[in-house]
Amino acid sequence: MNIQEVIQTKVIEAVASIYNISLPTVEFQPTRKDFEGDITLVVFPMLRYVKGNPEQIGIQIGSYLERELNEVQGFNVIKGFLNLVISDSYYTKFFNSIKDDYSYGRKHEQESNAVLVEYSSPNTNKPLHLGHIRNNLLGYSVAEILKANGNKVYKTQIINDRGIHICKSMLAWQMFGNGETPQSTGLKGDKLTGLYYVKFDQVYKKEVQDLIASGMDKIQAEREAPMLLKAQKMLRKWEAGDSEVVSLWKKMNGWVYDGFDKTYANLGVDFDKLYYESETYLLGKDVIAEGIENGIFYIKEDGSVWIDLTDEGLDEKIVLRADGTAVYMTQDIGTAIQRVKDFPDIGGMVYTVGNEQDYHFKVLFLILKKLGYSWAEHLYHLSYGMVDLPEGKMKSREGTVVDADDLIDEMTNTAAKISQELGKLDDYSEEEKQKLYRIIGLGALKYYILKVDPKKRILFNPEESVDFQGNTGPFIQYTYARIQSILRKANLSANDLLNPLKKDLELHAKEKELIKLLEIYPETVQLAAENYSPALIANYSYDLVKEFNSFYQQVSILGESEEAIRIFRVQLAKKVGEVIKSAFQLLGIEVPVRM
RNA sequence: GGUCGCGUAGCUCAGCUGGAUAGAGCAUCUGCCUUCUAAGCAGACGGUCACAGGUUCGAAUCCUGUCGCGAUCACCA
Repeated sequence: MNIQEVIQTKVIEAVASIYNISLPTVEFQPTRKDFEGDITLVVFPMLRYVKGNPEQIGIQIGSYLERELNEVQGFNVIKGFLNLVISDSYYTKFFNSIKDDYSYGRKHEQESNAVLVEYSSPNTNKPLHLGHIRNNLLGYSVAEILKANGNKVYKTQIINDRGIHICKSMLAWQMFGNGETPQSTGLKGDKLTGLYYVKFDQVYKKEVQDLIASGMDKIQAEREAPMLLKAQKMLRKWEAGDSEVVSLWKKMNGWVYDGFDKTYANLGVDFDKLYYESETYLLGKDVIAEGIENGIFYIKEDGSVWIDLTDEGLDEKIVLRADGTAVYMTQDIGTAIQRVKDFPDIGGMVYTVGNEQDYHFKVLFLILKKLGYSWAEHLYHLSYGMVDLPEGKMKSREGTVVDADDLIDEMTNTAAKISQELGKLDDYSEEEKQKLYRIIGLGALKYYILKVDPKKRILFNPEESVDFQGNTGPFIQYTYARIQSILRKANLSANDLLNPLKKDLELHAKEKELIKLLEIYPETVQLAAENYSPALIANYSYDLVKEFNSFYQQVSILGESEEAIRIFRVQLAKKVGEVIKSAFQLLGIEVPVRM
């Protein structure tokens, strides 16, 4: 039971004994810095039950609490706010109870609550770009946060390895290449394939222009350009299982997978299970048939199958074409069901997909609910906004995308440049330095992207993102590194670190603030899990670090203070470091022992 | 046009289920490195929370409308 719950029960008891009224709930908030106190009870909401002057009610409850609870040392009432001063001994006791808990903030895994998190899900015709980075970081982080909150998590992606887009790259490679391979060119496989995708588009556009110049209207030209017709023909061959096309497809996809693997490894993300669209795109049709029998879907005159969602404020949506082939929705229905077959303990799923598909997922979730699946109640579309560049939108075909690998390199280089200017690492080996630059560069990138609310679009300013001052990843990493330095210098014995601190220690205001922040870490993790929000964790880390830095600057840790106080401060710093590390682990960000 | 999302300091963003005088960072300015790592700290400056109504003891937060930006409204994925 935390202090708030203790006080809550007492307040209810107080109101019962003074006014003979039973209160359902009590509202608290942290006391604002400008008033004296630690926890504030807001009296106003109680006025619905207890009639009277809020100030007087506050005073009466305050006196009751001060009398009845050791933890409440004093109080003051300002307007309708009852500010309670909590005793130092409560905080020291609390700190003792958490300081040796290395899994502080994490709940034990409960098998019954498995969640599947899908993220990344790239097309196999071009390299990953900045948009994928946001997707990957969000998905991975949410998976980690759910784990910390006690869920068993399966990370997955569906690889879109099939369709006209991959045929375009294949065709261009066949027509304009000279049998280039990643080995022969030294290019990453996904980069090489992407080059041909761009090549296709250039040639195609030229053809369309020529057709328009020769008098064809634009729409027809776009539909009948020879390159597109060839790509479509190739797709039909693929679907028919043509051995030559299939083996080219396997070869080029293989290159792309090798390239993706490197990018994923660089980003530090991974997956428990992969789904390939080429293996799942036929799923879902049998469910449609079932749904027709149950009256959930209906057949139009032309034979296509639809669902009517007008009652829910949406419109009608097709789920199967007249020729019996699947559409996007059919596949997604099918794969959702397949996943639950593969992992029977799944109770919910998270789809990390851009917000341009908000409507699609609204419809998908509704259909799955109508089909009667219990897990359909716990589906969440982790929707995120686009990543814009200052010059405007990114367009993959126009080559203005920020490539994922390039960006990681650039961040690493900037980290190296800044670190070298500071010159703190001169005794490190070159290998150690390189490792550290990556940790810092990636930390900057990840933190920059994760700290903003997913649903907002990000204006990605490369220059600003590599600024390591202020509310940034490196700032927090730096604080962690400094704490490690203190621990090295403190050189405390195992006993010193394990011994509980003296209960009658008088706390410095900064120490109290730090303990208060540590106290809310578990709630923050839970809140982040419930809201699928890495941003909450990021902002918490920043608050904690700011508070620590302020403490660090104003209070001497290793100085010539009394032994008990010194040991306590080192213990406190150690715990702050552990929580920073734990929070950053939820964001997928590494933390350096020195920088 | 219908639907959904966003609009908070010059810029980039916080602000949990409504609570006290709306918070950070960057930028600008002032202090602080013989002292545990100055990638830091302390402070100053900077706001009609897009606009207008409503709900109530109280609204950046909830409701309605208006404006602006974006997404979406394919038998594409």
